[in-house]
Amino acid sequence: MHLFWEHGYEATSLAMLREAMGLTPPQIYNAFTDKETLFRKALTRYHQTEIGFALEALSAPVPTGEAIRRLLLGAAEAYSRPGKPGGCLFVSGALAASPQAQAIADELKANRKASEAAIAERLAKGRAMGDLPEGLSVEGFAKYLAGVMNGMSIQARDGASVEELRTLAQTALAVFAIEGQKQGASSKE
Amino acid sequence: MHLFWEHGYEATSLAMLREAMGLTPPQIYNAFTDKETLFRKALTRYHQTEIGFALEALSAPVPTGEAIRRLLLGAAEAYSRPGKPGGCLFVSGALAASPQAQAIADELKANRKASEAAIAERLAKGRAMGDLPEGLSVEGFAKYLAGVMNGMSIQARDGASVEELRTLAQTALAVFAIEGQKQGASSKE
DNA sequence: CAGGTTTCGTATCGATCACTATGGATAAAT
DNA sequence: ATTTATCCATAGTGATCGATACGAAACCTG
Repeated sequence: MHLFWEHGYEATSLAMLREAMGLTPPQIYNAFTDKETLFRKALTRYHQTEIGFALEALSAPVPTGEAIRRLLLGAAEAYSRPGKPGGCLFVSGALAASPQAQAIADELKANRKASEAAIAERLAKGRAMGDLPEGLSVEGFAKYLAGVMNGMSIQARDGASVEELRTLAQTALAVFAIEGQKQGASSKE
Repeated sequence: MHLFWEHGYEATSLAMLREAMGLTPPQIYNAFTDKETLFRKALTRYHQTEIGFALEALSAPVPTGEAIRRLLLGAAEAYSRPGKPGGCLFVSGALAASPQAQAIADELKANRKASEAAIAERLAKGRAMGDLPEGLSVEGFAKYLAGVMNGMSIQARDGASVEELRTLAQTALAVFAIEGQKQGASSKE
């Protein structure tokens, strides 16, 4: 998982995986069928071990503002854990791919879309409960938040510290606080 | 350039480049020395033809708020041009790479850092001129803006339309407008 | 202890990678 | 017109990719 996370799907060779896992090639293929299946297993493990913060943040019984605060600050921490590759596997795994690896790229894209959809769902709940500022559209703000998280992932990959990511997250969150202060003001120019 | 932009450095094979350019392998190597040099030429061309908006936005004789507005809205348009790969080559070219392509990945990372530094420079000018809200730090806000642009690049790659990217950009810009409204309020929680 | 079976690591598979040597065709020069 | 020289596409280089065939060792059964 760390290798895929660090180098991406295609750039991670079986030789690297073999050495990291201490297995011989037939053992790998017996256990994981092929490279693509192995990557999907790593993706599942990534879900379970690295990004629980997102589901927790979005499902916690807290106001919407607190939920997205936990989401972004959780991302700041998760994307810069010591000893782990920076950023998010969904982004680093296969942002660009050869035609042969299109299926993997599409799968990661679907994961990113699902993350955005999960945010949108939480925002819609907030809208229904009345604690989403009027000036923010559910879809638009979800895309903004997902975009900020993706951006944080790249900043993390470029070496941003957890403090820098937290500052970035808090700057991004200011939009929420601000739109709440304004009454019905236009969010567009 | 389009191939590198779409598939990234490593996933773009010489066979693809050969077919796209209509050249034979020796012609390619006569003209560009090797794949790495060819990529650098494409990178230079990308600078010249695709992201002029950024330099224009940052060097225009306009208030800081207008400069970053042009920057983000220019990115929204540049990252979703019809007939072009979505997003930014700096991000898509080699976010993750094999050890052999580390030099290319580092070069693109340097480009991203340079973009952030250029934003920071413009913000510092704004601070000096007094039209950067007090609540925003030059470094922190530059990292936020660069992060948002990187995030927009990924959203564009995932198929976001120019309108969606513009909305995202305007949401991000709200931070600037808001921090300007507040007097000396803390930007952190 | 012998036989049959299963497991497992080495050595290698064809395909493709970035890259280049060579032979043939064309142009230039005498 | 004939020789010389220059270009340039085809064909192939070693290396590495993901994936596997085969021989040896181990193990359970009789």
